[in-house]
Amino acid sequence: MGSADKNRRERILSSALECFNESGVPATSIGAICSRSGASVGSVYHFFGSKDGIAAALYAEGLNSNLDHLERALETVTGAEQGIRAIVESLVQWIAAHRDWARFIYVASLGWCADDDTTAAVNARYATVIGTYFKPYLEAAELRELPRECWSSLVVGPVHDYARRWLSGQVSVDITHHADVFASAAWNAVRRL
Amino acid sequence: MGSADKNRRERILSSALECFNESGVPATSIGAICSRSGASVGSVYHFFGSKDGIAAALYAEGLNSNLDHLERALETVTGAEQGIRAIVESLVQWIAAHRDWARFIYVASLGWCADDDTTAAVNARYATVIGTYFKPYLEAAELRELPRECWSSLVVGPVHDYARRWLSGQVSVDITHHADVFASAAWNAVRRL
DNA sequence: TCTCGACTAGAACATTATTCTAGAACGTTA
DNA sequence: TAACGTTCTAGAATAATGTTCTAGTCGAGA
Repeated sequence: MGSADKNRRERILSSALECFNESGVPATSIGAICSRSGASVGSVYHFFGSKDGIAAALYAEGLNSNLDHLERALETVTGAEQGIRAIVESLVQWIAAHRDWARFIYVASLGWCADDDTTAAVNARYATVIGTYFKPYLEAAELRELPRECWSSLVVGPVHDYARRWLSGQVSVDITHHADVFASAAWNAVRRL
Repeated sequence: MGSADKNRRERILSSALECFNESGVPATSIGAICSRSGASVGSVYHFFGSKDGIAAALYAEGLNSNLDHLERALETVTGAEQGIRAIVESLVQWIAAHRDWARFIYVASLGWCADDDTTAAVNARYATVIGTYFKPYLEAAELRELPRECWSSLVVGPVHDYARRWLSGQVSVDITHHADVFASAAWNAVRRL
């Protein structure tokens, strides 16, 4: 068969993403993914091994895309405040630029994508990227003394929360309209007074 | 059969909660819930109609329990700052006092419990309870002018985020240790400067 | 005792995730 | 070119499991 198919694997992933967002993961059947993507059951299982495998791939690739975006954003700034603002704003931008992907990650995937090695790896990468950037500012005491583990919740928690509500339709105002509100609040929450 | 059974319905709910938290919703079969609860397939379907029905019931009852707790907490305080702190602290308390329930709501249920009427009703109740309490303080301009829809994300977003990480094992420090950090941050985020 | 509704049980059924077997496409090497 | 192995595709066969159905049991009230 093959032919103009860019890549069967990518086709399956994007079709699955559409299905998952339309009906939720449990309600989309392998058959639905096959007919939308034009792939056969065999191909799907060849690439992903299971339905959860498709969801896990979407999840992991999404987080990595998100983190790539953050990494690039941090390269363009310096200073504690600029760093915090870059974290929040790049997150908002990524969410708005990849709504379907974000909707899947924030709304549809939880409870599905078990915290496997891939997830752990991404989390570790987040910690490294952010830790490296902020180390000097922490040492220079430009940031408030807070329990380590609260930090990320204070900075990105509100964005995560708003994104979840926005992407699931509970709130209608585009998240990008509030980028500055969230960035300012984040800086305000962690800066030394 | 019946006998010392307190209530078959409650048994099914609590067994399902255990199963869902151990293996995730998709991976727990009706059969597993039956054997753990001692109920038959017929009983399960008599009470809940479907597997999603069980999850939806757990979700809705959890949110309502949470909201009851909040409502009681708000009755004991006055003032804008005390109100904000009560929201955050009662949420933290509820999460810590009902870890399994909270774990299900935060980690396992999303993407499963479609936003049905019940969820909408609970959200409306939240809005009413909080709106009623804060109306006078908003009018008295004790609170910062912020977009309406950002409000709740700024106040409880960090707690939600931390709860999700804590309940899924990504972070080990008990959320109650940080109740004050989150309460102070919330007040700091919305108070007039 | 009779009746009716709430509840229970488990077999039968339908759907759907997954496995299996066979073969096509395609690069690699002789 | 021809042989060969790997990757990929296809769809039927299988297995697992969510859901429905029928036949009851139990308990309260007339």
